[in-house]
Amino acid sequence: MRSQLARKPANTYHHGDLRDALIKAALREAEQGGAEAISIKALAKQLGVSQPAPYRHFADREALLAAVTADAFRQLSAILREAMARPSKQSKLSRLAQATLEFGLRRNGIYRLMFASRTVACAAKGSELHEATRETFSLVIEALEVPAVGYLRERQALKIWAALHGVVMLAEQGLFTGEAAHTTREDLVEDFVSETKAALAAAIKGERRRKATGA
Amino acid sequence: MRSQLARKPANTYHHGDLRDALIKAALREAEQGGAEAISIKALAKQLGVSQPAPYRHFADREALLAAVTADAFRQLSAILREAMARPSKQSKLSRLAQATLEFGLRRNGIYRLMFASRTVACAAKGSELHEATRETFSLVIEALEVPAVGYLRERQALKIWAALHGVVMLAEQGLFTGEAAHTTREDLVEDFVSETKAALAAAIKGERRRKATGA
DNA sequence: CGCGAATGTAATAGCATATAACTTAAAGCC
DNA sequence: GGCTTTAAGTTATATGCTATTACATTCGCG
Repeated sequence: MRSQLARKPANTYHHGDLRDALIKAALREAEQGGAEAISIKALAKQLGVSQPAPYRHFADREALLAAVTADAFRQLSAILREAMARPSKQSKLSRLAQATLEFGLRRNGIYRLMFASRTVACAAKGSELHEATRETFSLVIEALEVPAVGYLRERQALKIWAALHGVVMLAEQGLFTGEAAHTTREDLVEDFVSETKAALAAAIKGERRRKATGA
Repeated sequence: MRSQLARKPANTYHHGDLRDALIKAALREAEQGGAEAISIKALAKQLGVSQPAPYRHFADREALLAAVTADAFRQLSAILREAMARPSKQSKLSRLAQATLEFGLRRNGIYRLMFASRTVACAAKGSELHEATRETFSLVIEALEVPAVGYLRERQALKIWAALHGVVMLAEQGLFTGEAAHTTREDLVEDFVSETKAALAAAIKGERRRKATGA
């Protein structure tokens, strides 16, 4: 088991850990150019193996993309977890939101792989990728910092998660650079965070009242 | 000038309106599979011309994609305009929002071309595509149905626009089909619409008060 | 009518995905 | 330890796409 990013030494026959090396290298390629920047042929060359070698580990390009995307989701989960754990004056939700925004902008190629491609939609229910996406989303729910209150929590999580991705998308489109430049992406995200908190608070209050007065 | 979708008759040399035919055909291809489904070679074959013929009208694939995307934005603009003009009990903003959602889901391949690719981000400032995107966004501002109130209007437009795209994205990822199935996409969109209206109303009220009391 | 510009074609180079048939070495078994 | 099985890698090749070059045809305009 050799280093993941390592090129295969010239005299050896087996790479040692080609599967993982492919994923890591692909992730690096996708950082800038997204899925389109991932070329099996180029990766093979980079890692010092023949072009068909990757097909021993992935049925086709789609399969590689799925594995790469799953890895990306796990990375995002780790980043979000770290952001939420970090001591701060800000709320967990705010930290998660800003971290997501930063990830979406700084690593936009990977971000598009994760949220703007068909790969996730095509992932089967029990697949590695599907699990990875659901785990990331569960962190959003966790960040709300409220106990289970019916389906309300999930709804708010969906809302803030959707809003965040919308902001990343528009930012990448350049919609914040025109006449709207005075509104920063961070401001918008913070707006959404506040609204989510307000909605949650209101809902919980309503819930309590309902319990106190009614049955 | 012949029909846009027409195949070139076998005996003729010139197609007649290849540029437009290419865009329309590409749009049809992209409807399902997004940008990846657009193949210059396949389009040429479909329209009965040689493979290099399209290059007379588009410098490269990117240029074709840009033209197709611009056309798609104009189509969306027309759809939104129509939705806003339609008499209804719902507000303009609500109709625009639901129409956007429907477009994003029903014609998802095209939608991804418009909002989830690098094409728009790479569009030069005066380009056809850039103009088309800005015009679409101006409809969002219009849908708010408030007079100019500083930058507030644009901010709210950005927010609802971002939120909408986030909902489409998550819906396409299948996030509404798991435990969150009881929250429909339409509900979420309506939530965002209400919040936008509330925020606008509050802001305008604040604005008035500021004018009345202060200078 | 004739000429130039626009548009289309044939031929070809280059790159990417993917498969088939063959080779090497690692792992397991008695 | 030698034998076999299998995982992992190689060479050769088919197919499909983008893009360019050089050549052919037609349109439109003076």
